[in-house]
Amino acid sequence: MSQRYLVTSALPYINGVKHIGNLIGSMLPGDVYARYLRQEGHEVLYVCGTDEHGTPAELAAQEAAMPVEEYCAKMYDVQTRTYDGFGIQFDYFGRTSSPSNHELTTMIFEHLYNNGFIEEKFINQYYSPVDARFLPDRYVEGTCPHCGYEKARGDQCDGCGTLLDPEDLLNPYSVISKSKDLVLKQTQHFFLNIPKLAPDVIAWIEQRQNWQDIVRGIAQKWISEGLQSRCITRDLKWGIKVPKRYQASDAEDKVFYVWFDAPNGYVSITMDWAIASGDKDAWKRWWLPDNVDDVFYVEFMAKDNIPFHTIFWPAMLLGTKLPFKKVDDIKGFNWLTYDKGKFSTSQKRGVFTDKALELFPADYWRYYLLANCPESSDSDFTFESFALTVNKDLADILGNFINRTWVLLQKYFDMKLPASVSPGPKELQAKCEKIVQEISTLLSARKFRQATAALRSLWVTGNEYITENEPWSVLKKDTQAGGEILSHCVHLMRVFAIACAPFIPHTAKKIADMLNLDWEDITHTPIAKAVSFYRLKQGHVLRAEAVVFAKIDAAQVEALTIQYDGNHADS
RNA sequence: CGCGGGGUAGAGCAGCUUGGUAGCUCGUCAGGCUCAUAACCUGAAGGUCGUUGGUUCAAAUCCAGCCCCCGCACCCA
Repeated sequence: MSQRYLVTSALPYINGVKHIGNLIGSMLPGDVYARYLRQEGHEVLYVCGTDEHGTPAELAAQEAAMPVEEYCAKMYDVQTRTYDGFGIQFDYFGRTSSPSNHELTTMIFEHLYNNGFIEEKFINQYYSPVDARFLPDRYVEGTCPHCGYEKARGDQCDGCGTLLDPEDLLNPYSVISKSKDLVLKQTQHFFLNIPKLAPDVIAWIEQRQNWQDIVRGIAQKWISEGLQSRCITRDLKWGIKVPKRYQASDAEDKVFYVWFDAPNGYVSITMDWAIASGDKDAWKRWWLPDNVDDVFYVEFMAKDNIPFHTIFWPAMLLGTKLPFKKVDDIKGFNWLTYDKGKFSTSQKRGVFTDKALELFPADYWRYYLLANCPESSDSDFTFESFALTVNKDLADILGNFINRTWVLLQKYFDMKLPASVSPGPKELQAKCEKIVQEISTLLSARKFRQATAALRSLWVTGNEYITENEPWSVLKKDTQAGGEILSHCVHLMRVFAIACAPFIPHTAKKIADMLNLDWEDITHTPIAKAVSFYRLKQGHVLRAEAVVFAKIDAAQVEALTIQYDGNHADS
């Protein structure tokens, strides 16, 4: 009856390199969770991918002076490489622009249409002959009728904050061509009839009593404010085309609004994974399982995405009347702020994922972000706290313990394990058992911040042990006794490698290499069962090269803080 | 009465669901050790848990009111 786990992270949008807040808000915790589950021996599928459609993608491509397809392909490569660099181990990292997503989204639309959940409405919209297209709200600017601000957008005036319709604007012009030659034309749009689906959605949410407060709260808020029909089409070229047979006229070029196709990506990316793995129907085991309880589905996302995953997407899936697997638990994250402010692409404020990897090893980021992840409230990134965490925890506690052990082994035992010692000292073993159990429990509950703190306390145990037992002085009198102490330290390192693996896999791998242990074995040992002191035999050859964490010094902190502050335009 | 999040030692946080000696990290002070990347280990000082009132034998934890802080233009999660 072993349950299998489906894990997804919110799909990162395509228009640029994501920042580290994005990473900790979805992909990194998803990865840690998926790695943990695999290590426990569960069957896991972890999928993610780029969300590629919509106006911002078109605008970004335009700015880069590239065709939008080409732009997306390029950014997809960049993002894929970056996540790979952080060790995010997706089973498949796909794209919402894939053929399978086109097919799936069209199919979902047709089911919704046939089941009576799609409405057609005719609305007035500006058409620009110069651009040869309809202009969505944000493509129109003009003078605000209320305050006279000249660059008011079609949906809202930045001058006075009033919500507007594009038709309200005086002297409207196209954002694309700046053309003032605009005509108001009637155009057809499709809407998802959410009020009609609401009873099912509400009933479904009622069954999810175990959701976090933030998740339930946001969902309840949308429900209590009243669910409205939502437009699912846009007049854009880039996107999944609405089948012609549903359109009022052949002349129109409509695509689905990005929010309508993006979440389907979770399913279509699984389809692409299935194709790549050679069994094209394998996706059904996850999304249309014989018994819905065979799959436990967890989504990771930042809080802004919660309405889409609690209301809109479930409404769509329910509306198809097909037995799609729906989410069991949602792990929502707050924001990571950057030095008390916001990350900003335009102001170049904050650390972005590509730069982050150039600056420091992936595990520095993974560890820091997990130890400080914005689980219960927003949390703040500064290079100062980053350096403090890395220096203290990774270098001084974990790195130092390893170094202390290794130096003595080298000096006295030529990198061969001095003794087979089993079992380990009772107290040490008991202490480790307790911590390792705690880490496991916390990870399974998806409490990353506390799990990371527990991991750290495991490392402290090592330094406690070595300090109390003083192998350096014992060795001067009794090589055998000193060798046994060091052997226990080596065994402890194996426990560390196993426990670290989901959090900081690169480091865990290095420790495994030092111990001359099989990585596969490490990553298939459940954390809670890591405390086994029997594995290594006397004479086992250890490798000399030690894991070294370079510290970040104060001058570097200062330089980085200034460089990424955004107030310095030359950064 | 716009929405959401938060107010717990100098700083950053946990604990609150399922009330019952207030816990962790950094910093500070003292000690130990000198194997180690001036690192490690131990101990101490430091909090009337924003505020007022209620429920209770008992409230950081439950309930009500109030106060303060943060985010909500583009970008962006």
